[in-house]
Amino acid sequence: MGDFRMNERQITCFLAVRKHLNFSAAAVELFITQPALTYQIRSLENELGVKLFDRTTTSVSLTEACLAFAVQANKFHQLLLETDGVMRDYVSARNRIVLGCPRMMMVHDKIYPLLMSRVIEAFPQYDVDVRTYKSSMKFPNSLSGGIDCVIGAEPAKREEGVAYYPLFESCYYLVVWPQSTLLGRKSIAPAELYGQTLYYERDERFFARMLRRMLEQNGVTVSFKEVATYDTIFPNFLAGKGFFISPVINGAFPPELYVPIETDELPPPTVLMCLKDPPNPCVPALTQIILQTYRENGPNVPEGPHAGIARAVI
Amino acid sequence: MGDFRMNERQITCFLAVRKHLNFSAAAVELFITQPALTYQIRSLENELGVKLFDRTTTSVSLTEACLAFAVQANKFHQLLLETDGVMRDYVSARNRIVLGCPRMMMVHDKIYPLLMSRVIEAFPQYDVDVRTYKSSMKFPNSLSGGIDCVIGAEPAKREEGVAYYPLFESCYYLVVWPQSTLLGRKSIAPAELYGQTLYYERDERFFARMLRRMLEQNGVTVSFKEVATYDTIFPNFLAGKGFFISPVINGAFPPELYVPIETDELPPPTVLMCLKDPPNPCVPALTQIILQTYRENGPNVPEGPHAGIARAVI
DNA sequence: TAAAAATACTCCATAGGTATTTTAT
DNA sequence: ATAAAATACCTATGGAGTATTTTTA
Repeated sequence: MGDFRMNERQITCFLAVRKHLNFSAAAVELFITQPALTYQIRSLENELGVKLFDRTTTSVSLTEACLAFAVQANKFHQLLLETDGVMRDYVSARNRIVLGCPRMMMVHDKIYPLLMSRVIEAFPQYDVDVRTYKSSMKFPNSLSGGIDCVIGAEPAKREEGVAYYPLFESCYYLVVWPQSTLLGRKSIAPAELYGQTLYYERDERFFARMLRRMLEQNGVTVSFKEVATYDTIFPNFLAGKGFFISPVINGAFPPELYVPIETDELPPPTVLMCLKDPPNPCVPALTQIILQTYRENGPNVPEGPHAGIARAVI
Repeated sequence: MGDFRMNERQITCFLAVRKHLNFSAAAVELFITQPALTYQIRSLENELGVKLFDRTTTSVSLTEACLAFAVQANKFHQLLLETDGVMRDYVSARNRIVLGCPRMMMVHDKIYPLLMSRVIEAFPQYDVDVRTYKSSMKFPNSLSGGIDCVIGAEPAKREEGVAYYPLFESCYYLVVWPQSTLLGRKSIAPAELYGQTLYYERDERFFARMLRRMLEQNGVTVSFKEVATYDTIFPNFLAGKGFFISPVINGAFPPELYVPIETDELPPPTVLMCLKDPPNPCVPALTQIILQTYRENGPNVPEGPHAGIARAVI
């Protein structure tokens, strides 16, 4: 039997479909695929026991029940926002700073340990925790749940009440192998990738999908392969059997191996996001430290003796 | 990063812990284990970014944040109830009857096809759908989500607004193999099970756990083994390597193989549950059909030509 | 020392992905 | 023919389980 009812995921999906009256368009907004969205709406309909949308394969329209449910869905949404607000007061009461960052940054970006050591040094009386996320998880509101600052790709739509500070531009980088003839090139045209294999780490699935769509639009067929970590296919890489892709020059490979792909559009830039009216009084100072550190170093600093790694929140 | 926030499962767990101030006791009420409950509370705390309970290994106390969150949790709970009420009107608008029953009944109880054919016959203009559930899923409010009638074990606490009609008493039955010396016995003492292997189907995990606890209290050590379906271990069964257990004499085995275990307490009786004020006008008639069918046959009727099987709701 | 929460791990069900099919315009 | 939803199937992760360890009163 249906387990629990009306979760945030279902509500978000419902509101998106209601807005677009089009599953595919709503799925794009939500950064999920159309079958996944269909699944969520179907499960919501089953749990409620009513049909919410009358849909043929070419059109979507609201049912009567949909109108009634929309009222409840909005109340639900409001309640979540209200709860965020209420709980925020208690979050700030703790001596704790929570940062959010892409998992890849923590693993590969050389600025990470430097950043951590500076933050820890600046707030000796605070616990500094880090929550990492996959690039594909655009869906949740990252600034809810007591996170003070988030580093990540700029969302398509900026939210009210959130401050955005640019950190660096991203790019579709191809990582070439040391003996490759592409080594030393200033840039690479999409057509040159025809028939190649492009590897990407699981956490960067979303980034890979953006590139894939881009290449498809240019009519370039490539084979994308997901790996758990880069190490997994190092042998293939060194044997010239494929390339890596990356949105940033990070510490996973020597910088000279990263070659930009000539694309019409760039991936969204990486920004620092925090609430304009944060409950935690540390946030302004924290923001300055992060901006300063990026200004001085860019995303990729030389390896140094920065041992201070903050605990990760499970 | 934490995915979605504040789902019904977490709220239910939170309210139970708040009530008992004791994880183990709350877990018993929720029909889950203590580690599972710890997991839910922890995940809720992480998503909110605050500690909700100050706990040592021997005591649990509320934090300030807990008090604030309880208000929100109750609002959430209210909203779910309200939504059930609102959506119920639209459920009844459809020409559809939805029954809930334990999965085991659908698979093994011989009354099932008879019941279905009678319901389908009585409401030719309606779609009749069935939702099955595992016996372990006591947790959700079964009558939410547009289910008109539910057949299942009577809950420890009756709910306001729900009508309960007894169908039959349950019992801890031991199913013995045809050559067993226990065959033909009127009943079996718990002590006689010492050292034996008892098999149960996955869907009846909850029932098995009740029996297990009961036997442990009597100081009888037995080995419980879960199987996907009875068929899986038919060879072992026939070879005398173990017994089955069942809360009801059903069609999985010849009736003469079922022998009651002498226990202090019986498992909860099976009842028919429906809303006292149901939105679906069919419910009173439906109730009568089900009660009548059980009155005439008990849970286990001889096999007959009842081919009418309702579609199961996925 | 006993009772209760936390941890380690295993495993299944859910939810999301890709590829494909169906259907209405 | 085309565009969009549904379906099939695969995989990964969350959440529940058992067994065990830690902690504190």
